[in-house]
Amino acid sequence: GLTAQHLKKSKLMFFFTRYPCVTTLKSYFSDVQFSRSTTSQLIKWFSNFREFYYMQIERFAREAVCDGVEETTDLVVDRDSELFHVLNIHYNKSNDFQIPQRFLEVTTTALREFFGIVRCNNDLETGWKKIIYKVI
DNA sequence: CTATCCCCTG
DNA sequence: CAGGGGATAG
Repeated sequence: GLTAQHLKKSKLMFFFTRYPCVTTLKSYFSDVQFSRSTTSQLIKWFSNFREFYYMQIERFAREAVCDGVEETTDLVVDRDSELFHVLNIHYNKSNDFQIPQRFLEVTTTALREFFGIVRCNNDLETGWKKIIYKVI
């Protein structure tokens, strides 16, 4: 079965891939004997990771709109960002890992994507989030 | 019918 | 996070 160590490892893996395929998971967790159960559990973990991830990004995007941010390019997620802090606590609690720069770039892209749609009030159409998920 | 994803709950 | 429903792709 999967242990707490595997969960921790999964969270760090999330910094590199938001949508890992089964093949990637199996190669990354070579010490795990995969079964239908463990596989779906890992898939579920990443699904939950994404939900928290996008939920936080959406929250900050809405705050930016309320704060009257004009230029989309003014939105940048760096290591000093509040958004980064929230995500780091969630996926890297012990803070013993250096989050890859690529993750910051991806998150910045996602934040701008959410911002653009929310600002134009296009967030009423059903499935508007899926458009963003495809970008990332 | 199986695998995945999203969405909502607890 | 885990469960479960609804939707979708192969």
